[in-house]
Amino acid sequence: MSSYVPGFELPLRLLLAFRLLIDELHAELGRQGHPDIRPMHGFVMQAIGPDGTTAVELGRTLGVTKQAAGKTIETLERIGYVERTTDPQDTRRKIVRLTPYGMDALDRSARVFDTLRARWAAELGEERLRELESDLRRMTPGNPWRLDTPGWFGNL
Amino acid sequence: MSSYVPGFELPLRLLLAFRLLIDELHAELGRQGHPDIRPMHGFVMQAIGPDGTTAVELGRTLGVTKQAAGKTIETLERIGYVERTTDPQDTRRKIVRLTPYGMDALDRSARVFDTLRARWAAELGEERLRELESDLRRMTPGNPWRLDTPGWFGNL
DNA sequence: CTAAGATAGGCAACTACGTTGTCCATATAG
DNA sequence: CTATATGGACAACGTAGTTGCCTATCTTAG
Repeated sequence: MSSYVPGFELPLRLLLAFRLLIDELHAELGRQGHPDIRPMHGFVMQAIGPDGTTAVELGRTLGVTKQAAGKTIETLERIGYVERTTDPQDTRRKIVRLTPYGMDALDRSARVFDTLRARWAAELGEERLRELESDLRRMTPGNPWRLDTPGWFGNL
Repeated sequence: MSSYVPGFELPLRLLLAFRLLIDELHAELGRQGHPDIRPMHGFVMQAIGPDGTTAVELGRTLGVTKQAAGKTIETLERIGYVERTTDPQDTRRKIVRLTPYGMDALDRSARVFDTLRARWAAELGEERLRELESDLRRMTPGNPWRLDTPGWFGNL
């Protein structure tokens, strides 16, 4: 007879593991010249992508209102991670693009995440980690960028 | 040679899986007579426990300031999940206790989480799920209630 | 026994990140 | 050329945090 595992532990551990990875990422990014970046900003910059986007489009991608997306863009612009230019083809649109500083943050994030994953693989073994990832993928189908929440992480 | 798995997928899937479980929990709680409860409230009520606590103590347990804990308690009191009484031994202290309605929410949450875990076990197999839980436990040691963030879920 | 310090709680002002609602400017279609 | 759709911005608000400060009460030292 296998022992009972309470169901509430799973969501708690999932959140704890997420927070752990994100906290380690941002501690490392802080050391690498990006002290002001916030966890959300990384997700937003990923969603902006190399070709740029607009507030409305970004909102749709992330599942928030265009106003919320606009405010986040404003913040990112203020701290130097993105810049806005008016689309010459449609002067209503303002195209948001990553600055070189923003690209740097994104590149470094990807490298740090790879390092953290390698640390997990060293602790659990590559095979077990792949099973873990595969199981999570199975339970959470679809595009990982569309967090679809709304309130990407917070406002629970 | 095994194929490359990008490190950024792991945190994303962890968050997605967490959100999925929490969203399903609250959809079900809504159906069971608790439409106004918010995800955070469940965590806070768990932290309050059957014997009650105080704002300062609750703040320490959850890793937030006493003011933040106080505000949350205020909200929970307003919607009928907790009640406050002054400690006769120390009239500075106000003891926060779950109401029967609050206990009901907590009981139902536990049952729903068990059901959701059973659904995962049916999909992945009990053994794989136990491995997943064990791996997460290994990577996130310590008391799961101490989220230690600060900003329990949000404010990333 | 009183003065000094520690602790509990509350208030105010602020930040971050979301929401609705409203409005204007510009594109596009009939 | 007018009607409609779209992109962006502004205001007001809600929720969940923060810091700083203040008062009341309990505890401890002289």
